[in-house]
Amino acid sequence: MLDLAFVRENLELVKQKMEERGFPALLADFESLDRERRRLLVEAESRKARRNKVSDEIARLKKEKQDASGLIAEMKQVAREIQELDEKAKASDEGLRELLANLPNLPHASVPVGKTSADNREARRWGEPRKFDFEPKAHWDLGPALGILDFERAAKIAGARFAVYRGLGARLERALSNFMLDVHTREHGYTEMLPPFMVNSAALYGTGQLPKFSGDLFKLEGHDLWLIPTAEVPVTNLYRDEVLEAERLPVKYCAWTACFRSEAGSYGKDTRGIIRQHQFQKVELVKFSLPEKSYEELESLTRDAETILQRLGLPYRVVELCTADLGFSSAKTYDLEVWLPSAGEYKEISSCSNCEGFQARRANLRFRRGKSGKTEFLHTLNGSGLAVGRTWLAIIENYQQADGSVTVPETLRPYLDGLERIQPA
RNA sequence: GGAGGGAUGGGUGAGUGGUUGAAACCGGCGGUCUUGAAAACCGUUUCCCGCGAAAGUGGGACGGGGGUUCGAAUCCCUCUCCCUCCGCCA
Repeated sequence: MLDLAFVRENLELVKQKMEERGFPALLADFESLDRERRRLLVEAESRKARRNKVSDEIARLKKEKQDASGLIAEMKQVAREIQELDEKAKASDEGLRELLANLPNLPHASVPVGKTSADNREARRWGEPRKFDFEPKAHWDLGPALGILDFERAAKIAGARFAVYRGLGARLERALSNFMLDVHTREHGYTEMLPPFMVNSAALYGTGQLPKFSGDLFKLEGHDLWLIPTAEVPVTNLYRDEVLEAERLPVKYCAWTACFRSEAGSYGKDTRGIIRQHQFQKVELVKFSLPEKSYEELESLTRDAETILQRLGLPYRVVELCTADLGFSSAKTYDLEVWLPSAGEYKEISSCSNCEGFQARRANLRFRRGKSGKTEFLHTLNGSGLAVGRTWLAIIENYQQADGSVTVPETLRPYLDGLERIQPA
């Protein structure tokens, strides 16, 4: 959420930035709503001031055993007026809050202005896509042939967009998860967290999934509980309504969780394989930062995620998302895209964002400088480090051999009892 | 799932209709004393939203929401969370 006072004072700038993001009409009613809300507040509050004064007077009269019935009758009328004005003020306040809650974050000045993902800016590349002397297969062919991936039985027990990992397939998923967690906790200074995989709606509001994107989520019937679409939601909300000491910042957490996404509206997209699933596992990185340090932290978080791809020897590129491609809560995002031989292109495997104070205002995440300083909103960052399922398929495809077997990257062997190759069972 | 108890400021915890935004204690901050520190003593110490150029000023907040009343931390309803006991359970 943007700061109300900031929007009021910089309305034209905010309108322009929204236009750059592709949402030109969002602020049409802002001025009238804001003015109406303040007008009603002033009217209601002046009557409340009178009520407070007269109530004291009534108390005094009663104590002195004098008649107060005239004043009480007058106050009955005032109470009715207050109720009416309060209802109107509440309505316009809710209207304003709804408008603000549906407003995406402002892009950082360094974000390229663009209209589609084609306007994203490539920042750097790492590694060379391998030259195959045979026709590389897709993971949805390799996996079932190796007996490590089963789509048919997954469809039987759950439906489309689910997979069952079997034997070394399951083992590889676990090895990757452990490898990622080990690197981030041992080498990058993140503290491992294991949060709930379900959260309430307040948490989803805090990170910006609600109210706008409920359709992307799975909700539990009869409960105010939703399956998390990413560990960003539970972890970022850990300190909701708390005030942290500035010396504690940056706080760096990583968390392995399952993630659940409805993928409504993605029919016909990535239908084959495990690229787009209703459930996938991810190691997420979350940081709470001082505002003036958050862009440094974004760079280091992105490099922390890149480390995993480098250690696994997977070629990738880093893309700076343009204004039109930015997520709702993000002010700046780097996507990491891994090379997929079957697609012949780079495919998103991580998304690293600085949300600045956007989530902090929604979730009331604050910090204090020194002992007597005022509280300020901190900055939140998050990024995948990495999406485990997509890393799994990137390894299967990039390390495949002509005979359909898969070489295990050196780094991963200690996590698989020294296994060098995955072959048909 | 059943029965009961609870939620007050940074913390503990008083307060059961009218100067209670809130006692007291602890903590924090400032000061006195001291070579320094501790102790002791004195003072100070919540947040949000308006109006105002400012000084200042008004409103709101005692888990959330609603109600009763001229007036609610205090009475009623409802929701959430926590605790104890019983049942069930990995």
